[in-house]
Amino acid sequence: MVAGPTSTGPGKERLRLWIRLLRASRTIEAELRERLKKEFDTTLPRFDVMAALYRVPEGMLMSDLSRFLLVSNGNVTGIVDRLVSEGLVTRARRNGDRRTSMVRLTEEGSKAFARIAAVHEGWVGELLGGVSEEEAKRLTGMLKSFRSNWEGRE
Amino acid sequence: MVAGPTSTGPGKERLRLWIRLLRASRTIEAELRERLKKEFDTTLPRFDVMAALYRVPEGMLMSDLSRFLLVSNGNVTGIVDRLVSEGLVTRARRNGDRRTSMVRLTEEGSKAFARIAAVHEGWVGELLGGVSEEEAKRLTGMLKSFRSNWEGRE
DNA sequence: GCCAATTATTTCAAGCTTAAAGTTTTATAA
DNA sequence: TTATAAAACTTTAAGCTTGAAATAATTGGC
Repeated sequence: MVAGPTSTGPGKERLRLWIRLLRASRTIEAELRERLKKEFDTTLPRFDVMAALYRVPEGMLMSDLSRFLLVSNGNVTGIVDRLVSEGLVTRARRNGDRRTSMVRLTEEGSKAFARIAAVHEGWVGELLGGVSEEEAKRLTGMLKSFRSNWEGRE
Repeated sequence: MVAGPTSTGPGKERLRLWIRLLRASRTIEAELRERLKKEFDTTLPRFDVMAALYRVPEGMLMSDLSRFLLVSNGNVTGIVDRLVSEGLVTRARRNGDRRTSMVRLTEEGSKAFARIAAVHEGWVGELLGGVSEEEAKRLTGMLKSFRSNWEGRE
């Protein structure tokens, strides 16, 4: 996915765009992952899960997390397992439906996330420093529009 | 990385942009991965390595591959191992420097890649269908410019 | 109530990924 | 020379990721 187009033709510009998009996100992602590890001894997937939970104090179901984060169910199970063993989140069985469990940040988890998120936002600002806030808004809009065009089919 | 900003302020738009960028590439990547598996029984990392090699008939060193694909050395070792065992690439020890080995697509690998790449380009065209070729060009330019601003430091 | 289908989640096997440590070969320089 | 460092690569351990199979609980039709 990271190599160049192998042909010319109508889809060429879109293929170029896709390759750029992928290289950009991989490069930034790698940098953020490394910093999270070095500065906070955590990982991107753990950060993602905590970020998702931080917005929703009442908690989320495993399947909500999975859908929201765009990763598989089994994947979330493992990450939450590790976060639980680190005391950062809890899994609470529900009376209503005993198949499900509500996942919540603990007090400690919430504090830890807030601390990391503040620094993280600064990193993103730095790494995307070449884009003005104005440009960022435009780019965001374009990404939003193309996404809605096909996502969530079937 | 996939949740929303947790604060307002100067970096807010860049954070939004980063989240959009990441969600877009993850969504497309997931779709492509699934199709590669279903239609060609292969994986994205294998496809990436083959795409890199396809451009360079004389072959690449392991370290070239690693740098080009933005992944670690050890990672490439594993993927190339599997491609070798499938008969799609070869590792040729070099006389000049016996630490290195030249990795090349086999005849079979080259044919297989060409076949997959043609379909793959169509998929990308479809998935990015909401972006006109003109827009694609503009977006690509913007992504290129921000990338050059910080990548390749130290 | 009972059984089949559905839903929520976990488990599993295979593969991907990284960082760090180890191996082999080449280059440097006293 | 001949140690010493540097370079290219592999190995390893831990964790991430998926898709598929397994488990457990709920729902719906009869």
